[in-house]
Amino acid sequence: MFSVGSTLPDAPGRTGTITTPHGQIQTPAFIPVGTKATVKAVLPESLSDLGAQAVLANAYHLYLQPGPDIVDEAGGLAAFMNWPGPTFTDSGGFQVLSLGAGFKKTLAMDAIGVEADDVIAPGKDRLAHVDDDGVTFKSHLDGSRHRFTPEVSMQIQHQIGADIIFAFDELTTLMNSRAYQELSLERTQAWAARCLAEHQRLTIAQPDRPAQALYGVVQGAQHEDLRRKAARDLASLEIDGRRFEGYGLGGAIEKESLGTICRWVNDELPEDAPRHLLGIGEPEDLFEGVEAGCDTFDCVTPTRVARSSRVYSVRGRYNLLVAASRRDFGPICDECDCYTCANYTKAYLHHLFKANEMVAATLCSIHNERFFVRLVDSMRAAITAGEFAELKTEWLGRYLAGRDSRD
RNA sequence: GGCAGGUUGCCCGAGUGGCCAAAGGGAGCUGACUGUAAAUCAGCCGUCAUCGACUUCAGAGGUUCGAAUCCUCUACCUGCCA
Repeated sequence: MFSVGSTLPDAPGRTGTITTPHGQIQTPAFIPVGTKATVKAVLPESLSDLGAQAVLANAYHLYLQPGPDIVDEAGGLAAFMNWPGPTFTDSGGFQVLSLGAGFKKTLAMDAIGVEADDVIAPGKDRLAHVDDDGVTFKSHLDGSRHRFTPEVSMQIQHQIGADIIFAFDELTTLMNSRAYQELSLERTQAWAARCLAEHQRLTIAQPDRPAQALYGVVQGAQHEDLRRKAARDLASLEIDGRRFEGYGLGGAIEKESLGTICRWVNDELPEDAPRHLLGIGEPEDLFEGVEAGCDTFDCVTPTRVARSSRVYSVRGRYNLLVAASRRDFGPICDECDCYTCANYTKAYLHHLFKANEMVAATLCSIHNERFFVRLVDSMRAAITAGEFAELKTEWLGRYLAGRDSRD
């Protein structure tokens, strides 16, 4: 399902092609997040127009609402949401953290060094509780209890029917102790084997359904030995003749060590399998990830931030709501080729945000998604052209300088 | 012209003697957000300032140890009756 194209001369970065039943993905690629089978505020037609190659939805959210049976009856995720291209689903693993230890807290990416397993969210307040067999969730919608195990996650993701699905894993935070990281990783690895077995069982049991590819998820936090071992073990895992078809790199990762951690992991993973860096990231993180050999990326930032009037430009990110935009009749970014920048001014978008008009979120989400998709597309082109290092230096130089001067 | 009610910080609006620089909204300003409990959340929001000090509740005067709160007059607004 994956073929490598060009590679970087001095780093693991590469271009490639992922083939799915719903089409191909040219990598590296930025995959917009559509948690509940919609990229918030953006029509599928706009997503196509802005160059998105795939969408990533979430098994936990779709399980609670509308229910995987309904997605299944609709003909699967792609048909249900009217997105013709490839789709991914996350396993619900992220919610083990966001509704568990990270409950009501920011997922700090720079809080490393504090070793305290339980300081984050007190156990009694959490909506998710992990044990060795799985996770018990209290629905954030109605408080009802639900149980996810690796098998349940696979069953749900098979029903939802995305082209690429992820193994059910546990995320830790940067604040967890080494001891907890080890324990958690052991659990995640055991779950990976169970996911693979269940995935194989479901695939064989339902031969008429479109093939789905299962990615194993590498955890291990910031520890090199754990990361390498996790990657190695997943790469060698084979159950009933089945292996993972790709790999996800997961976990809360300290920004500064992102590239390093990706290299440890990708060093151990097979070259002919795609690697997805989960939940990353900002432009500077994407450069790190691509250079380190990751192929696909997803992140909520472009849409989440757009809804509160933050937009990206080649000279950094800024807030459209500040007074400076009130009488600025230029586009968000003068080098952008998106629909929004072609047709709308900052002053107009500023007005829409002030007036709390919905289309503001739509227009800015289109812009931000285009910005990220195009950025990673330009990295792909640069790898092919042998100009990645130049692009990184030049692009990031401008972006970071602009960002810093704004502060 | 008569009777009644009202005038609070940028706006709306609570507050009827000390716990009031004054609740709560809104607006404004800052900041955060990385496999989305997120069209969300946090902070600031009279002035100067480090605790703290100073000037405020239409205006002027008064009562009181103490007034946004009580009294008098003035100005303006609203309702009902002429």
